[in-house]
Amino acid sequence: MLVNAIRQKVSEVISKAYGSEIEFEVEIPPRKEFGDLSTNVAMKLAKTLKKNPREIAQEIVKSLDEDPSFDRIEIMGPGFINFFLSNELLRGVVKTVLEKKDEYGRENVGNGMKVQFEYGSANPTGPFTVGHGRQIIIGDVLSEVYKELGYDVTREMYINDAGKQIRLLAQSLWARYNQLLGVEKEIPEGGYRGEYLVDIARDLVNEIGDRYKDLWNEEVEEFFKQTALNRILSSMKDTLEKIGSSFDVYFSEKSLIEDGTVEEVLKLLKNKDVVYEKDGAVWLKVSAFIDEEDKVLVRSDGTYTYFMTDIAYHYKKYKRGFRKVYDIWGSDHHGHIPRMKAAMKALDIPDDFFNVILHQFVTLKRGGEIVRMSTRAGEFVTLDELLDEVGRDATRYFFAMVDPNTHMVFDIDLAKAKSMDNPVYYVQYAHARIHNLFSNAEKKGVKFEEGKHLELLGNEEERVLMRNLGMFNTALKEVAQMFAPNRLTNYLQSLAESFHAFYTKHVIVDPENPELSNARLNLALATGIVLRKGLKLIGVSAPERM
RNA sequence: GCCCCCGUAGUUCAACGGAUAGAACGGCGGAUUCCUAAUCCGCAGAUGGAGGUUCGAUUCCUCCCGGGGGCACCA
Repeated sequence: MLVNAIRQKVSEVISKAYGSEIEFEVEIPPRKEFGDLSTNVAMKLAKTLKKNPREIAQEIVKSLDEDPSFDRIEIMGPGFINFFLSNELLRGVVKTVLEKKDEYGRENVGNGMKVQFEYGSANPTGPFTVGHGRQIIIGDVLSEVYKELGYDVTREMYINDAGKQIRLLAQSLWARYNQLLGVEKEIPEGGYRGEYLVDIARDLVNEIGDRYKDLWNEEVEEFFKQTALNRILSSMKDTLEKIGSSFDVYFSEKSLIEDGTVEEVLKLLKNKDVVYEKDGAVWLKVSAFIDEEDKVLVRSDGTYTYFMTDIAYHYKKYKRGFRKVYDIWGSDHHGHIPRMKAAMKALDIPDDFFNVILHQFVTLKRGGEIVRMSTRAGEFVTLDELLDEVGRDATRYFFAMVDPNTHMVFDIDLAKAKSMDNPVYYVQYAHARIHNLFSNAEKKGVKFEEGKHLELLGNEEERVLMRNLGMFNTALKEVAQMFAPNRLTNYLQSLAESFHAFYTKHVIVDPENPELSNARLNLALATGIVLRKGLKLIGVSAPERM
């Protein structure tokens, strides 16, 4: 709210003085001598106006000097305008937080726009990996933040339950089943070698005995497909529960084939004359739209490629009324983006509808060794195992705090051994301390009245804390704009830091000073509200005791 | 070979083109008769290399080096 206020005041001045609008930053300066907030607007204007930035700054400051929101405004360096906020303005932040409570930080920038985040989408051919975990957390945080910002958000997971890999899965399971019954069967080329299929096979032996021993036909294939899918999907849902994620929609790829969407879209593309047949397959003229090679939609054996069903899926999303969709993909799917865009163009779907947020891989380290992850090779650490070892809160926070575009290294030994030093505890501890202050106040007979005596707040630590409380909404907007959940953890970290500083330096509950105590408890309460809200957006608990 | 991403303290990460590049862990040294020391304070320690654009570059451009990923009738 502080940034909004300053931005507005400055914008008014420059539009009046220069009749121009310009993008500029309002941010926390690197040193406290530079004030509570500062802007680079004069330097930005200097370029377009071809004037000395310090001169421009002078003029802007002149117009704002009388404003009671500021104790003073200074110009520093090449033309930074540094604002020293009045206590009055800062106390207003506390008041607002206390009034709005859980709704503090909300702002309607989305105007109810219907958007979708699709993430966590996985082949149901094995358990979620640690990499999926990263994607799920990124998607969760972005979804929650977009909701706060007034978007109508749907969280959706696409289940790739069609296609060749499901058949391979069935064959792999069948091989494991037979191996347990003493029949030597090889896992097919490119099949799934993970231990989890042995577990499923073992259950199967108990349930159906040797009914399908050394027997393979269409019916058996269907049985093994269904069994494998059901079992794996249900354990994936267990993992989602464990990590604390739930989706609004689980969308089946197979359903697109069964309900005729794929055929409909194929016909549509044919009518638009952007497909052709070659070598017995049906191709999309990708090259007509972008500088890429044409791609197969229908294989010569009549089955659909992933590309085909994905086009149908996104066509359906469009028909479902989403104005924008954001697909969160691992960077290995990067090559899929241009041709999907081409397909959207071919279907006359607006350019800004289909958006992809890429995230880089997670490299695992265990015992100082890099662990390669591959579902097919069966060489991986599952998300489930990670959650058991590290815990939900730390896992979520850890993934949220790294920029999606960073190739992150997850050292399992380190995460386990040092779980007490995980940054999530730093934030949670601040929350627990706040809760404790109130039971302490009660114990010492210090009465608390909400919103009273705020005028007593104003020392350095209190001012920094109040200023930071006022930055919450700015942080949320950064998360949304940059698709960067780590902007939120960065914010919470600095908020917790300013609270710990305040707590360490000042006695908050002091029976000798009931009015000052009351004021400080109000500040603590407001801090607790924002911490709890921020942690909730990440899906991390805000403990009252640690 | 072509395309995308990344190289920041010993390690794991920050820094929407801004001011003296911030943390945490690890190392060294301090703080508790007082609300939770899962905290606080101090010391040492970094932008892979070479050019360029800019008032200003970790950030943008070019080249080089190193790592990851992609170039299927796989998903």
